[in-house]
Amino acid sequence: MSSVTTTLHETATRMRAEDRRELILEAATAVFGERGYVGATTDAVARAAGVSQPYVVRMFGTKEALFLEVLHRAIARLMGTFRAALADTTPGPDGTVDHPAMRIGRAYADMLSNRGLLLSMMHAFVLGADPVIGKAARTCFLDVYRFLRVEAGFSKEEADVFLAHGMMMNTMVGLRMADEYEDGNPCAIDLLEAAMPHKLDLLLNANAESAPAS
Amino acid sequence: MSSVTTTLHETATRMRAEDRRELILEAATAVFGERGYVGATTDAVARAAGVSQPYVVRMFGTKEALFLEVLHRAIARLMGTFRAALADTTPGPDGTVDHPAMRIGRAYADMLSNRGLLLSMMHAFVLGADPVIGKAARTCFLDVYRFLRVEAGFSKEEADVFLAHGMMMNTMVGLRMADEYEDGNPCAIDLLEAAMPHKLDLLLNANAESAPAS
DNA sequence: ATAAGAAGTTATCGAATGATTACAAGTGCA
DNA sequence: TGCACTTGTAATCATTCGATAACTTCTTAT
Repeated sequence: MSSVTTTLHETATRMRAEDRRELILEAATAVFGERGYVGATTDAVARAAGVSQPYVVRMFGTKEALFLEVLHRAIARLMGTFRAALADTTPGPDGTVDHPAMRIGRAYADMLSNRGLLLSMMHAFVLGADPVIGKAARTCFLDVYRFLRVEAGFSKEEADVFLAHGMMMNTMVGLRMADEYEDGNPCAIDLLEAAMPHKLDLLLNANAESAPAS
Repeated sequence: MSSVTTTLHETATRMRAEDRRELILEAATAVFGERGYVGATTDAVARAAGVSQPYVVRMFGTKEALFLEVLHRAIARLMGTFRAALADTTPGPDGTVDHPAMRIGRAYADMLSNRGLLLSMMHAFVLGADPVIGKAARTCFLDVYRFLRVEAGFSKEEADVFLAHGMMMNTMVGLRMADEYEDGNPCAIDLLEAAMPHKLDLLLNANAESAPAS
């Protein structure tokens, strides 16, 4: 409470650009997931990452390029998790190994707590009309489908059912339906029990994540 | 090509406010569906409806109020279609009446060509973090779930499967995946055949719809 | 006819936002 | 040391967009 205006040193602690890049992408994933591509501002991303707005823009060129990188990283992490689950053939407590579809499904459910990652994807999936983002989103979705069919050996129907329930769970996350669950809305409780069997804890934990400031 | 600047009478033909309201809501549904809540501008809605931008704002108060009305009308039409399908017990050519789930599923697929309607809903479904829109979106989704469970008599699992595939089809529409299909992308063809059995024609027809100008 | 109200527009404003420029401060190497 | 490079910021600009105000034109009831 000094009478002199202490000139705060508001410069972020110096860091290697590569590391700073990761920080910003992490922050951008959360902000894009919460507000969507158009609704998210480069300033909100910058503040969430603890740097200045022009730095974000200069590092990625444009907001669009930043979003595309967020999207591609999200898909890469998703598929990385899937591949790990597919390769993980350690037997369970009963000595048997789960079916690949089961392992990948559980891996997906484990990602539900990463709200930004899933919702950045979802926001891209409804922007098909955008010439750049739409094209990228289609490619990403098809990459996932190809993985399921070719690498994981899913049948057409298995892939359809898997993706459909994935979209359903993403929608529950995007709607913040867990809020209604926690408010005791009986219909919401019923819905979430139906949509996310045995995965409710993960969805509820997602609510505990910090939301970026406006 | 006259040398004099012919002062065009750019005033929209006069209409009862109630009718104009319908026109604007119809246009807004298409624009919000294509660009999302934040990305859509009141000016784009106005031009799509053939009126001036201030008229749109004054008629609905705010852009947010306009979007909420678009959302509620979309849900109302959806449920109206469902109720009609549920009540329609006219036997098919083989003399039998389809199961309610089958009738409602077909009714939903028939709505796929109304891209704006479905995508306005989808955009709302990923805005759960918005205090106003998020709350409204959750309520709308729960209304549909309640309809399926209570009125249509779906079990928990039936409702889950129905909604999951609905979200999947909506995602295909939002991604404009039919574009890839028409480009002959074999993976996209495979995916769409899996996701929309016997409904591909409807999705492809949706592509023929006119897109609102920028 | 004409006043009153309904339907719609033009003009404009303030705030928000992505981007650019110029500058400052830290880091490492000869 | 000093010089080049990297990391970062402050200041600012041009657009865009939702909203408001003031005005015009059409319709209709008396």
